[in-house]
Amino acid sequence: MATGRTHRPATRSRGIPEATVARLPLYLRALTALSERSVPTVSSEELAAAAGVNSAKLRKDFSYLGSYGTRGVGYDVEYLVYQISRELGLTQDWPVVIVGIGNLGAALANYGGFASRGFRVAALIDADPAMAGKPVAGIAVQHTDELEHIIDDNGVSIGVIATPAGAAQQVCDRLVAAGVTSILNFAPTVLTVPDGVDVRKVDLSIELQILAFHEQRKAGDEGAVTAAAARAAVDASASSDDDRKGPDGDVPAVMPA
Amino acid sequence: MATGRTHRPATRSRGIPEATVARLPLYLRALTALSERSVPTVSSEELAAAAGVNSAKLRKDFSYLGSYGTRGVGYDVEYLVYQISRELGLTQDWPVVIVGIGNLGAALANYGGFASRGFRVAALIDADPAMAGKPVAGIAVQHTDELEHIIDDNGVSIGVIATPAGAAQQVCDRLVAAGVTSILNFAPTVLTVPDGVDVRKVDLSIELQILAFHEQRKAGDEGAVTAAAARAAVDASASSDDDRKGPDGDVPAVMPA
DNA sequence: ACATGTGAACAGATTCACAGCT
DNA sequence: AGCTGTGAATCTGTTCACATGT
Repeated sequence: MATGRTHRPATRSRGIPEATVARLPLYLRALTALSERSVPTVSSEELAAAAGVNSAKLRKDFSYLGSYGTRGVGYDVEYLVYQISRELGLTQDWPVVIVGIGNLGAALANYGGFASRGFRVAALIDADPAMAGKPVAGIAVQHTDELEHIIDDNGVSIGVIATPAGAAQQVCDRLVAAGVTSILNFAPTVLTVPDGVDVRKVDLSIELQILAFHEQRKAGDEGAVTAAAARAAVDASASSDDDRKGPDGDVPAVMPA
Repeated sequence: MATGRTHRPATRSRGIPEATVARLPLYLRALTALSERSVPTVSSEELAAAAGVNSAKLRKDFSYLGSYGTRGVGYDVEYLVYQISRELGLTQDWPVVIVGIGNLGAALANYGGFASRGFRVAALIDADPAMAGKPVAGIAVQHTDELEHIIDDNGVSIGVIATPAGAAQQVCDRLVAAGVTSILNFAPTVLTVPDGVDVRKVDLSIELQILAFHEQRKAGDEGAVTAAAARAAVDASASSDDDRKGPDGDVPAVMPA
């Protein structure tokens, strides 16, 4: 599909690599913490440690944004917070709607990380008429019938889908038709959207499955591990290999022989 | 680099690329859906479409697992479900604990995608004494004091952290000390863990920030701008959001001394 | 005839290592 | 002296295109 229009997977305009974009929020979080502690400057080494990446990567990432550091000194925390915020588009207000106010939707509505970063929950929407009017996180839930209306009134361009899988595509279609161009999908389904609409997905069980994969590998190894791991190993008995570790993916070059 | 070629990876190939591992759950989900519809075989093309990837990538991914397809025909759905499940370690039972039973913890406890994939919620743990004994998703919440005990008794090696950021590292330390070797972290903090412990993290606001980044680009980009995007763009124009640091640049105003 | 499986080419991301500025 | 910023080298992942096998 999508013949004709320029293939634009995301990393075009100013050419900031996608991998870098994905780390900017991480840096921003670390910087915000430093800012709250009134730390005036940081070196790439310190900031990298706080963000859980290595310093070369961090410097390279920042180099795509511009030259915001001072050689021999480091980075000015406040200044960098501003630059990254601006780059991410967080200096403006983003009204978002959350569709599907079950456990997860409610958790998202209550999540403090949104409000503190320029995201404003414009509305909570649920298909259950019994939910309508009920306050969640201080906001009255509205019925799905109002969806188009809400999006239009609030100029919403970002939607969050927290419905059951079966309803997700339908909700997605309505969001898109109403003008939403970015969707964060928590439902375990592949959403089909027209060109120009961005979808990111978070699948909770996928993350666990990836952990299980690595966990399984660990099991084959020596017995100096903990009792719990040893117990788990009884069932696994499959492979033997090193493992990769590390917060966030460091990459020890391990090659099987 | 080791020896030149290592074809013939027999049954259990080592060194499955991380990117491939991350997609296996996706294939598994698509295959499970096909299986439920009693579809006997799929081509790489069909399965790739269902999983939202391209077929070359899928075939390459599967090639790391072994030769499970039939040329000229495709893949046997049931067989592939089994092979991927086994590779991911989902043919065994994984007891997990969820720590921090707030909105998110409760959502996770209720999440059906776990149970259906070999994950069993062994316990829900919260620091609030008032929560103790309260049933969530049919399981009585237990107090943090019991943590070590629970992990030991159930042979838990995977822990899920859904606590506030401030408590996460402490909980993490206790989990690790008690024998947990894989952690799924929902708290917006970088966790420090010893070697051999795997951490994956899910930060809800990070995903939104990445969407905002791309959304911001769309607004300036014109083309097929939707009504909503246009509206958002109006908002954005308050501060000129388009400047570049590139050639001959503008120079940002704020520079501290 | 047809779809898999895979070398080879390509693209993207990470790390190295050091030049260049403060 | 110290730390940033960045080309170059390396590593990882993706796509191409076709030989291979049923």
